[in-house]
Amino acid sequence: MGELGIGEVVRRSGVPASTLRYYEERGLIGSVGRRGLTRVFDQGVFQRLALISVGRAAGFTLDEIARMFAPDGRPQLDRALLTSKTDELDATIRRLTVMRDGLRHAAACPAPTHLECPKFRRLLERLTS
Amino acid sequence: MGELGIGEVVRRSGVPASTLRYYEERGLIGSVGRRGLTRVFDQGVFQRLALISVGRAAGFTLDEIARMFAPDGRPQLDRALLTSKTDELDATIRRLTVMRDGLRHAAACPAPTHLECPKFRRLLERLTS
DNA sequence: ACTTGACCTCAAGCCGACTTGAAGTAGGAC
DNA sequence: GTCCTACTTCAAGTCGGCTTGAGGTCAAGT
Repeated sequence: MGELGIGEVVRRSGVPASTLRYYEERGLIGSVGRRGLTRVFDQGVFQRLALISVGRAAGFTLDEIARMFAPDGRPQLDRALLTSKTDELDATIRRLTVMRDGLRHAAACPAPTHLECPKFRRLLERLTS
Repeated sequence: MGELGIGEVVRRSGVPASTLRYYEERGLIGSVGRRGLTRVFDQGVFQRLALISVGRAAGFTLDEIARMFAPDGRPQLDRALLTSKTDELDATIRRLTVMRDGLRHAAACPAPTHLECPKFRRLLERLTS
């Protein structure tokens, strides 16, 4: 069925083999096993890689991601961790949104330097507070 | 007026002195000058630090942040950079939002493991695509 | 005069996340 | 049987972003 060599995973995901090996070593992917020496992945690896990539973009460490999605964990603890991570993420999103608006404005604003623009300064204040 | 020693900046911002010195070395803060040996900052440093912190959370490198807010640059180029950064940021926000919703759902979902939950899988597909 | 405390410099170290390189193996094509 | 290609391991290197430590300066307090 959907069994894949590492090369195929590289081609389809764009993730380098060295990174895949590294992720396996860290316990993030690659549960299927070996055919002789060589690793065998299943289709699920692409989901996992997507999760990892987004998780990284969200500022989570590999350890945190591993803990979040490990199938071995105590689910109770996972849920709590998940909730707190969700809240963190929510805060991050809000701050990024403010930042994006600030940048968007700065790109269009006629003021000589951004720090002189009152609108920009107000956005900054929202960030500092 | 609002002149501050490094200790005061540390106390008010929570940013360690070593980091402040490092940021200065990298050209991100600290334009006011020295009183003898010791650095003198003005109130604006807090805005800058807020910008840096949010920028970092948005995944920008210190170099990129320095380039974005350097007062010395060609404004033309700055604006272009700003616009492209804004777009990047926008994409990041969208992905993080999907991720947040995924996590939120996962935290509440009764499915034994998250990957078995159809809702969660659909979110993942939105990420992979 | 001397200690204390806050500041300084500069070089080296550390952590996370990978990448690179050297050296080996396994299977198929010719 | 030997060459190619795709894989393997393991140790070391890299890069960004700081932190740590040793050793020095300077102003104020006692």
